[in-house]
Amino acid sequence: MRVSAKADYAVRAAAELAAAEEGPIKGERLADAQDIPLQFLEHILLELKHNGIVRARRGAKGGYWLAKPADEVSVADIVRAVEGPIAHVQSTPPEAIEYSGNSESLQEVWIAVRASLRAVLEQVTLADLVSGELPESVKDLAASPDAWLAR
Amino acid sequence: MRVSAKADYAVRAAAELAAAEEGPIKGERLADAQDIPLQFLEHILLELKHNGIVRARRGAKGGYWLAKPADEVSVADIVRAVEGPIAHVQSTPPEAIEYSGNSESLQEVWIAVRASLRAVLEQVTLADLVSGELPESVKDLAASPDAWLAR
DNA sequence: CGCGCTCCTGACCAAGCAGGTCAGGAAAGT
DNA sequence: ACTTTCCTGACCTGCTTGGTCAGGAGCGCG
Repeated sequence: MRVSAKADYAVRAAAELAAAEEGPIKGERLADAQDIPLQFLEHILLELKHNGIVRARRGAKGGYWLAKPADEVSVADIVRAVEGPIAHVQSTPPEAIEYSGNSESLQEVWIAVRASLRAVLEQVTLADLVSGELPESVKDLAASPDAWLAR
Repeated sequence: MRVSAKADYAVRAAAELAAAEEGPIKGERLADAQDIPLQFLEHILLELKHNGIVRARRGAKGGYWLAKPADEVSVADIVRAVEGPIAHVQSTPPEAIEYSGNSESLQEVWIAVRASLRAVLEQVTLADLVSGELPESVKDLAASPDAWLAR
């Protein structure tokens, strides 16, 4: 139940792309702006490209840009691109697990976990992220003082 | 963003303990009931014991039992016991991360993610699990047909 | 054309975790 | 004393994390 460095980096780089509206941005500039190891970042950008999140051109004046408008790319899209499916249990999707006896309802719990994750990650777009204007439901979640406490 | 086999096993074993109200239950019976490799399960039970979720006694008539009433043990407690803190980013808690520039709001997003996970995992107790009566908010999440679709 | 720029790709690497198994020791009961 | 059951540490195979390194391939410009 943790967020990998890769996913974190990917979202931050994508946010940087969403913010810069002009032309292709080169990897080095993204790496500098968000303080991400360059060569690692290029691998991540490649994955984003293979998943249709980003496009790229080589050569002088080359670089990366978003394949779609910033308000049509969700954080969930990016996380899935680099980490794979969200909230799988033992590498199988929760809707495909079968429990017996006393833990029959556990499947419903994992489904709810996935749904609640989606409710945040699918809602937030790159446009929201760079504007700082998150959707109401997400703001509400983060607004509670409890949410900021460790456990 | 996935659930490990360990966490899944741990919750299922704990559910089994919650269901059996009489005396200590031996590891082998838990393993059989939930189809979990015995020796692996014993390691997990040990971790649960060290985290005060479970108690144990050895010898004939020995076994494991819950350290607290089933309605005072949440799924979150168990997941934390075996997987560590929930929703950490790069192994640091979301409230401690500092982002700059275009991804300043990302911290708020990760906080919201953690909050939404907690809203499910802290709500559901072992008693809920074995009775099949999940809290309303959790049932609602799992009730949507969308929640059962892969993405 | 050729040259430099930038992406693209695969190989490698150290450390750690996942998902276990194996072997033996230590307490509890009878 | 002996069986039962938990307790513990060592070990194992394979994969993931978080990177680095070296070289190739396409693009634009002079």
